[in-house]
Amino acid sequence: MSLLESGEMYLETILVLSQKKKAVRSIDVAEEMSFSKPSVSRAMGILKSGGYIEIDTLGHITLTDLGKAAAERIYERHRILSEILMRLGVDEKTATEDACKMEHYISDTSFAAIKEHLKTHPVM
Amino acid sequence: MSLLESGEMYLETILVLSQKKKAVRSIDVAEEMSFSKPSVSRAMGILKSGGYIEIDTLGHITLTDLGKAAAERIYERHRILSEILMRLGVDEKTATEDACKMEHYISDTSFAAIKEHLKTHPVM
DNA sequence: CCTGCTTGTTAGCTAATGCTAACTGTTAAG
DNA sequence: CTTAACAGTTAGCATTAGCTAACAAGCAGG
Repeated sequence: MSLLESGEMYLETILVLSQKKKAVRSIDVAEEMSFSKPSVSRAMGILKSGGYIEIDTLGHITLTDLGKAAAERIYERHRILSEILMRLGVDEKTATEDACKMEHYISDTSFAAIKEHLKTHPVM
Repeated sequence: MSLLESGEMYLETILVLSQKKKAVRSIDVAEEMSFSKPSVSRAMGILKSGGYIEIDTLGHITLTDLGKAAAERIYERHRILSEILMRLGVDEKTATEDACKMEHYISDTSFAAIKEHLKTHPVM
């Protein structure tokens, strides 16, 4: 199963929530993303069968190594993309929203180029 | 009707083809995008009913003012985004592919910031 | 005039991904 | 013990947007 935008968003949300809370449940994801419980329930089933997450008997969701790698990959894109947009003068809200969409579509090549630029040009 | 990614792609393709050919037909769009004839046929119906294109009795497709504005807006995004990626060292093929996706999702605000940066920094 | 190519359309399938309504199961309160 | 709240699941709907199969309409060749 290859991840589409929605799958990546769910994984990224689980990662971010797990940094803020002891345990992450479906309901937490639903609230965070403003999605319905059934939508999240189905998505968790798909992510689980794809080997991206595990869900224990208490409903606590944990990222597998595979899921964690995917989530961190997207989350890094999110941070770098919003940072470069903000450096260009874009307000934080807009930069975050745009990064949230673009993070799923930018190639490894382009992302690496942007990341390298940020590293070699601490201030643009 | 608000345009989604697919609608924007069709309009952009019609614009680009109309710069290369005397007349643009559905079949030309289908070949250019590697989509089936029925897919393009339905899309043209939707764009027509949305007031983005007109189709004459010969099947020749023309952009309305509304459609032309939308197509040029996206096409400009395409050019600017691929240009900035190439300036960062990304190869043309990858830059074009990435621009092709991101052009639909970037906000006016972020796009304006990137465009301004390119203008004020002729060489990065 | 028939045949066949080209173009376009109609009908209907599929997949992804959101939703609501309604059910289940567990836990907590009175 | 009964009731209510909370969490999760099941069933089924809608939309977007791709597809194939099959049909229709116009023009060109023999």
